[in-house]
Amino acid sequence: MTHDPGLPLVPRVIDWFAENARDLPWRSPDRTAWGVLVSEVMLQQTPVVRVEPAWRAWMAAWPEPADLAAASTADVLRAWDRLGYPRRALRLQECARTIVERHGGRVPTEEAELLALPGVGSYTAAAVRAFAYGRRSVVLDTNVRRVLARTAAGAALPGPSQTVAEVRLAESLVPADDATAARWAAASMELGALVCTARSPRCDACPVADLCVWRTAGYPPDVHASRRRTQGFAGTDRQVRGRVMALLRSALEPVPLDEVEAAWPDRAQLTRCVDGLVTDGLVTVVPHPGGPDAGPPTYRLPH
DNA sequence: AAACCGGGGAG
DNA sequence: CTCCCAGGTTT
Repeated sequence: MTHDPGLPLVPRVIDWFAENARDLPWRSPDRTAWGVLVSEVMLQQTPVVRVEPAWRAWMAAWPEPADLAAASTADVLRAWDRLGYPRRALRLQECARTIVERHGGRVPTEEAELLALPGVGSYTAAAVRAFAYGRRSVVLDTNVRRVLARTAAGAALPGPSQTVAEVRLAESLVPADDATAARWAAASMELGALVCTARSPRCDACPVADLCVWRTAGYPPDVHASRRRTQGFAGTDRQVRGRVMALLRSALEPVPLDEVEAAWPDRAQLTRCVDGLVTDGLVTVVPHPGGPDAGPPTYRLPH
């Protein structure tokens, strides 16, 4: 390691980041605030490797908020492809429309303005301020939570939900000036993504291994392990919704009811899920041309 | 605080 | 097979 053992945690991680940052398109010098916002929404629960190609295609199609605001929702949902949680795509388009109507087509800079946008929560608002505008903010995502849990709190993993104490700890570490704070935000996230990983951390490559409380304590096990439960996916409504959306994304014409029903064996569950998709605005029902009594409807993505 | 919301790849 | 991923919204 080339780090200075005398340096505290924050500058060491920042120095490490200068040498080890991934070359991601939303970090390019010619990135826009809109591009950063799009990346942050896509990265909500979707890994970087799957976001990158979708982000490139998305930004080529809709380089500014006004472009996305004017797009067909069906095109938007197809471009979202299989990133998962397609309500995020809807919110991102609503977000673009809000930016056009309320902010003249420019991504706002104030935290309260960002938080008021659809699909933007505390993490995304802080991330946009830091990465798009270089402003000081407390960026606390799953990576930073894990880095702080280990290095400072001595825990194997952070708890299931974010606590006030964690936010305070994170706040206490953020450098005072804008540029360094923004660098720390990116650096701490990157350390969590590349070195201080959840499954098998690469402590041999960690610039702060010698001052990590978790490591010094001999890697005590995760105290939340017994309470942690996996979400499960097979057979859930989420899987059924995904099936239906995949079917409609690939369809060039509205899909007849019987073909939608063929996508899942449990009729009651399928009906519930399709109704939910309609309620969410992800699916549109096209009544039978002769009226509801003349025959079954067809289904398509919203225009 | 807990539930809900996708999908894929690593281990 | 389980776990995890640059979370947000709703109840």
